[in-house]
Amino acid sequence: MTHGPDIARIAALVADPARSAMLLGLMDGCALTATELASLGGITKQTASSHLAKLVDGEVLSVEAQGRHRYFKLAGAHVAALLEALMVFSSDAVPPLRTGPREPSLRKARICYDHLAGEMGVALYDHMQENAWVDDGLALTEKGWRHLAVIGVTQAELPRSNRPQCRACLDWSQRRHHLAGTVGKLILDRFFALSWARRLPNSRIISFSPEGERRFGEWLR
Amino acid sequence: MTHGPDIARIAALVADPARSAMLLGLMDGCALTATELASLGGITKQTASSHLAKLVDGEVLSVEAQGRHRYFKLAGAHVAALLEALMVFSSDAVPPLRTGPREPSLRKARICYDHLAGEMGVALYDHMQENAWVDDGLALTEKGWRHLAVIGVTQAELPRSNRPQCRACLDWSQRRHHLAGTVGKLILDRFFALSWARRLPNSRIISFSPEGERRFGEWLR
DNA sequence: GTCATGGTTCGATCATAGTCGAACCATTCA
DNA sequence: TGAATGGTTCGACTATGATCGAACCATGAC
Repeated sequence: MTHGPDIARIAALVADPARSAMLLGLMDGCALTATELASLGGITKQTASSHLAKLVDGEVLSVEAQGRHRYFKLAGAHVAALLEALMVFSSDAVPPLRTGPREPSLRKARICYDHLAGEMGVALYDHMQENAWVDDGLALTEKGWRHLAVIGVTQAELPRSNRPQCRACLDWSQRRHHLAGTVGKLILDRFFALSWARRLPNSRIISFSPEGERRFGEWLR
Repeated sequence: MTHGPDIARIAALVADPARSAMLLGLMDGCALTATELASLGGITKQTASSHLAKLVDGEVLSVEAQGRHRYFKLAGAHVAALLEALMVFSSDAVPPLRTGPREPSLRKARICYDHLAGEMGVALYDHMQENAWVDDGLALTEKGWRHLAVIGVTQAELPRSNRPQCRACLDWSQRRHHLAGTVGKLILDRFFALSWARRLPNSRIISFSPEGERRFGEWLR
């Protein structure tokens, strides 16, 4: 009778199977595109578009347009907290989601959309910050470009887009940031081109060769 | 795509306005009957019955049948946690619910269904336990009946029902137990009959007269 | 410019589920 | 015993909203 907080409105946003699947897919804090989320929810992109509009309108998700992509992510920690409060009820699948991937190789290095995630991705991000390859605004410094040139990544390669050069992406297994953005993508592309690493089929695992891992370590010295 | 925890199922249970209103009404930990909850949700008792069945089936509520009444309450602390996680989203009404009633008179003494709640209700309950008016099973002792007789409550008055004589009810403002059950009702009735207290119109407040409060204190001596 | 791709809008369809009236069952009280 | 009250079941109605096909818009690549 008395109008309390409108918790039904938010609950309804989570109550749809497709939407909840998308939300669970974003629990790692990463931002995904609309089509990726559509496949997560097992629905067409039209339907996903409608769902995502609702979630953004309800301030459950936040969206960032970059080029022709739109990256969706959880609107904040309170959303993750809500999802966790809901997960308590399903006795089965309680633990695995926030503890990160089980397979060690996934923890070590995997692809996150188009850039490097996992321990090695976090190491790269940390190194770039600590050694002033990027400034406080995550823009590449003179010094940063010099070091990137060592493996063959040049400023000329940057597509003329307004997608940011560097972006921080929360790492699922590490719960720390790794490097995303166009530079993140370029670097990973170089790793592949230099045969330092390759993708395993049907998996997000990125497998570094012993030689590649050694060179990676040297590059960061 | 991958079947994670079925959070949509639980969310859907909260997603209905009538159901969420009922759940919010139970946030105080008290157990309410189906008809009370129906009025809380602003719906008929048939509809409420259907809603409540779903909530119990989903293990969001637990139910206890007593006579011709069925008392519903939250299934546990995890349910309250979920509701609170949802309330975070509604910027307006964040704080008041779990902090208890704002008006001091409501905190002091109010009616909870048919018995005394608030500070004085908790004091009564504590006193009865500490002074062995009731045993561990909350059944009245010889000594308890003697003291009740002082204010005119006699065993003969007890209706021959299987509603328990004494029941513990979690107090909203105090977050401790107060006395419910038939004896709780009988005692409050006596307070009214003795003019120790009266109900304020259109409110749950129970107003004790100075004389009544004094007598109440003496009775517990 | 053309083409491909990511996303949105619109409209029609369809299923789910909330709602209440009416009848019914169960318990309590007189 | 009958009357009153608390609660459930059943059936019919209705509204909401999820879904997808088709068309459309915007961006980026060539």
